[in-house]
Amino acid sequence: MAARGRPRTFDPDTALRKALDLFWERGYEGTSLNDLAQAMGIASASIYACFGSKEDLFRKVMALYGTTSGEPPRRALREQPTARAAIHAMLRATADEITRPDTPHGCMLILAAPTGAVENHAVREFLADLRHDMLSTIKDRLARGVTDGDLTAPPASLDAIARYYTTVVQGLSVQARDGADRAELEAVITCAMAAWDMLTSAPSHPVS
Amino acid sequence: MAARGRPRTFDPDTALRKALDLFWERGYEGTSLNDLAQAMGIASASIYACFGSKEDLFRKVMALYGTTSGEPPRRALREQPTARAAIHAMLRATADEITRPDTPHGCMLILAAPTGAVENHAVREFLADLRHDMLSTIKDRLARGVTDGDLTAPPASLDAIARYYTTVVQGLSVQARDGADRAELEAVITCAMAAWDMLTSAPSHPVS
DNA sequence: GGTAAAGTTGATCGAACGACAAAGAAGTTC
DNA sequence: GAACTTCTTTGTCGTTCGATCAACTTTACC
Repeated sequence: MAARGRPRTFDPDTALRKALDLFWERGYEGTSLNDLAQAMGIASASIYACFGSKEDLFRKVMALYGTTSGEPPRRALREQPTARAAIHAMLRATADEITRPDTPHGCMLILAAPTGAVENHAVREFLADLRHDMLSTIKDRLARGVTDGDLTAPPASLDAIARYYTTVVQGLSVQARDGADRAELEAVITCAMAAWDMLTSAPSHPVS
Repeated sequence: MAARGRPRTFDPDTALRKALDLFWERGYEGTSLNDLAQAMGIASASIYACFGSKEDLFRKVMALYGTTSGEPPRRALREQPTARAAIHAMLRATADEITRPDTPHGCMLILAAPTGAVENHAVREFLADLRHDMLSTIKDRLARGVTDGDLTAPPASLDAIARYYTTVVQGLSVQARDGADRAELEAVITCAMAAWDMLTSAPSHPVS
């Protein structure tokens, strides 16, 4: 780490956090470099020098997002003892994160760029891949439940259940962005969990 | 309808349909007037003369969307004999519409502008209002089920159930945009409907 | 202190944005 | 066919987009 030359006067992590809040609120295309430069307190040229292009900056922002807002739901999946508790805790942790008073509502992964101009196709695909990872993570957790013995669903339906709870998470984000509060999301989660026993203990109701 | 003057050489309905497909695919901000003019086969000045501003055009497009793609799910809610059948048919009609091979995947109402630049706030609020109408329509259908006698849920939980199925619809749109096919959405719908009996016939499981 | 390295500033690039004005073209009514 | 109305084309308005360059400043190393 050669410390030659003039050190930068701003803290990259702090600036990245400011960029995160802006991208979260307005989405990828809705946030201009002028907006970013103003919020980060530096000139656009400094953004390019430190972070690369707008797309590079966005990818770094998403990495920060994953290690901050994305961590509680992932930890819930990881640490809860049973698959059912893991899914339930993951949904509640998600609801917590997407209705915090100090950040924009809704999940950035879902809201930042579901559609957009053709020239930003790479960004959309990047986010779509991350969403697919979410599905895989949930699926893996269900499979672990089968291994651990706390879940006895037929393997064929694990895909369906995983996709179902992924769908709920994604729907919750739209709800949060539209103004639903934490209690309303909790009620939705209760409904979503009501399906669990039906899906995992009633062989007379095949799901796929 | 005075037919004075030169009649226009393009069909507004056909042009509106072209605009719909483009807005659907790329979202509001992701679609430029150049894109629209090219797809509609007319100059941008003709767009302004016939439809007003870009925002006016988008609102007209959304009206067309509501009477075309939005109609099957609404009709399902209206015409099915019981609340349960209505919700189930609505979900399936939605899945049909958002995975059609001849249109973009996912619901335009949800994907076109969940986030965006501050200057397009009015458009986002316009769409948010339409999404709220979706919730209200579902809630009304559940209330009708209570009136008709085919649904015995306590009134307090009707809000939660309506919001739950609204959440599922919105999640399905993200799934469809991410490439999930009709069969995968059907599996999700089966999971979502598995919660129904739990929510409407088990007073030991309050949902709100 | 001299010099090299890195950061910041301010100006500016070409392109695209939404929007509109003017003028010509094409039709209808009298 | 004359007068009038409306549409379409062409061009361009001012702005903003993402991105970059040259000049200046500030620091570290020798």
